[in-house]
Amino acid sequence: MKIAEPTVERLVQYHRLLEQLVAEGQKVVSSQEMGEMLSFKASQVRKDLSYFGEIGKRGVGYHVDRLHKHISRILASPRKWSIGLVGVGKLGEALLGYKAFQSEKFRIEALFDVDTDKIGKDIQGIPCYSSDAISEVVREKKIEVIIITVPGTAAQHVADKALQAGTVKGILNFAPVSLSVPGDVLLAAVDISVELEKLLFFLKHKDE
Amino acid sequence: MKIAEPTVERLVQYHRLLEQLVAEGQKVVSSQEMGEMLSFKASQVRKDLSYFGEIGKRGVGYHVDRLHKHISRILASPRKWSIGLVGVGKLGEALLGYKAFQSEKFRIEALFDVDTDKIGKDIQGIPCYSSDAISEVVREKKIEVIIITVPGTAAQHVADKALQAGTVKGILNFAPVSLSVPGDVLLAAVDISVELEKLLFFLKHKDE
DNA sequence: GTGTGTGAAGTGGTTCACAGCG
DNA sequence: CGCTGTGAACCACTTCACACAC
Repeated sequence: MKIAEPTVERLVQYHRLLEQLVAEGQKVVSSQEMGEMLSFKASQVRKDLSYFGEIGKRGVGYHVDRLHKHISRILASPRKWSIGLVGVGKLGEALLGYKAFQSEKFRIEALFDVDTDKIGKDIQGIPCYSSDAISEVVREKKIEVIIITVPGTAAQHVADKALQAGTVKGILNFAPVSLSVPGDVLLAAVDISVELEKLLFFLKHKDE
Repeated sequence: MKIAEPTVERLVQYHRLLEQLVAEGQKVVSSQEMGEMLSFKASQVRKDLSYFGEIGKRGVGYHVDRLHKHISRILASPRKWSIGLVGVGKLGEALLGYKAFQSEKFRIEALFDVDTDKIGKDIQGIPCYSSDAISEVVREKKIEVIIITVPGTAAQHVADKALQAGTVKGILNFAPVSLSVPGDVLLAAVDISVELEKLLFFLKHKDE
């Protein structure tokens, strides 16, 4: 079944919200309530949830615990993904320590950096290799996803080397450039400066 | 004139690309070329650029330098925005040091943290205040935008306190929660964990 | 001939409105 | 009755296709 990107984005948010509600002990929730908490229209919530079968109770709402489990199953991974992170600067380290980044769905198997002080060491329990060895290590460890947190100038090069290994299926790019990758590689970009620029642009436009 | 969000996003990317081309000394560029480099359709590029008047030359393409200046003007700020950053953890510090974050368009005027080791000090040249003083400092310094890089559990509280000052018009949220803010406050969210979850979800779906 | 600018057509996602079930 | 589930209407953005300027 085909499922649109914005829908997946919202599913992840429903899931996060439900985690909270479970913790708070709330038993039942309506599309109305969920919508208000996440700033979505109630009809949007219902449509999203209906894609995966009738899960709510008419006249009542959604059973929090049940819905939470349901969405967990939709988002579940068939297995643990193997991830490599390239660029152990401030941002890279921030990600490593990030709580929302501890997940059963993947494991960060290798770090890469150009800094000789870091190469050969373990950082937060994960071995750091030279960026020159990306292809080899990625291939050896069968890494399927790489996270790029290097400066923009190095990002394309890093991506190319990682893809050479032939095992990489997805890239999460934090560098402020748009990468070129083959069509069969999934690419997600988190572009912090673009986000800020957009915000400032619309602020300006509201002012006027 | 109304201009859509996806268009602004692309404009920022054209701008970045053109900076490169200017540096490389390229004189002329076609919608075709730009599209290839950024993975957009050429027609998309042309439509985006045409919103702001005829800027290209038919049969030739776009004059790189001229187009770069043109988009600079579109994205320009009327004045320097005053920004506060709440949460000087790894991510906050990463942002402070981030090169793509040095801009003429804004200045980070204040930092906030709960860590007493940081409060009262200057960090990367910017004074750090107690998170308890957000309302007061934001009001005093007339801060218009706040960047939130605190843990999810604290984010809504921080946002509420900043908004109390009455000067905040926009929020850039990095915490993995969806904030509730009044309708007249612009909200941009950079949700790293959602982005990764989405990537993994679509990886799974391609596998099957 | 070549590449832009743009109305018109197409696509995909959101919202409505109401039937249907608990 | 109340709230879900969902086809249909709507809306926004993208892509096409071609006239037009260089």
